Amino acid sequence: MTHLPQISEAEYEVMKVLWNDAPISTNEVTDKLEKTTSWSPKTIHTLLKRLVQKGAATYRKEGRVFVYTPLVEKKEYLKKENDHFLNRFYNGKISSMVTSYLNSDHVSREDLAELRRLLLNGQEEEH
Amino acid sequence: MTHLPQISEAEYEVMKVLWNDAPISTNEVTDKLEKTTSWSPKTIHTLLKRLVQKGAATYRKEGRVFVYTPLVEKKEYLKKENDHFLNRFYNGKISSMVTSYLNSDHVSREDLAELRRLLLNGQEEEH
DNA sequence: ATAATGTTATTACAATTGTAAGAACAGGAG
DNA sequence: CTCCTGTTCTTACAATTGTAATAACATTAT
Repeated sequence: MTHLPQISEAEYEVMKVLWNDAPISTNEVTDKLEKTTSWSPKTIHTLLKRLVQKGAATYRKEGRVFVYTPLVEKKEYLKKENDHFLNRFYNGKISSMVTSYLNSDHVSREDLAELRRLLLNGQEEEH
Repeated sequence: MTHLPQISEAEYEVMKVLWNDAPISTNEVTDKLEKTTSWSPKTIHTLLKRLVQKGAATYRKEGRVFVYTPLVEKKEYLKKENDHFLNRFYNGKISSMVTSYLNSDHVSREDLAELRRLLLNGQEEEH
């Protein structure tokens, strides 16, 4: 919490499973991830272990198997990544970033509409 | 262009200088970067060389020194990073991403205002 | 021509990451 | 009680990255 660990891209996929379904056993984790990735169970074990080493997750013995729980909160970690991305590429300016997305990316019409709704609601709440 | 090279974080800082001031000599690059980073010139040389190896930049001999020019376009590279970030953390949904920023981050009032202006203008242009 | 100096090229080295294989161990089957 | 099998632990190994140091080469000053 004081200092969020560095979570790699592959590790993050594992964290997503933990955030969704913790406490969750090794095998359940590998089952879930084998549906969405092409990783060997061995690989997933390694990732789980590294996450524990880094302090991003913890486990307890439940009978004969391990059951994992995340230690860092998704929200907190996302904030960190958000900050990092924004500073790295857009000098911390959200409007620059959004402009970039609007220009370069094909934003779906619905997504754009939702974005607008979002911002207008925020505005109303403000006064 | 066909396949954008992978540019690391440190390398990206160098690219920013190239994008701004190319064609630019080794020494000018190091001068600029020594103002904003704590890197040794040697380190910067390594980064320049790696960028050339990766095909992200090129150089020509100009008298006795090298003069660098970027090969990948900033816009194109940003698009790549944008896509990647959005997919990695927000399933490709911009509105999710912006929500996350609005919730977790302290967006400055001005920045928020600018964001709104941006989106509303877009709307008007649409019909 | 030679030495000093500035530039570029080669080499280094540890940490992190992706991607596992193989070893060890513990609990259930026989 | 012993062996098989599933689970966890240890080890591996190459690519990328951050961070340079040292060697080689070329130009300029003496």
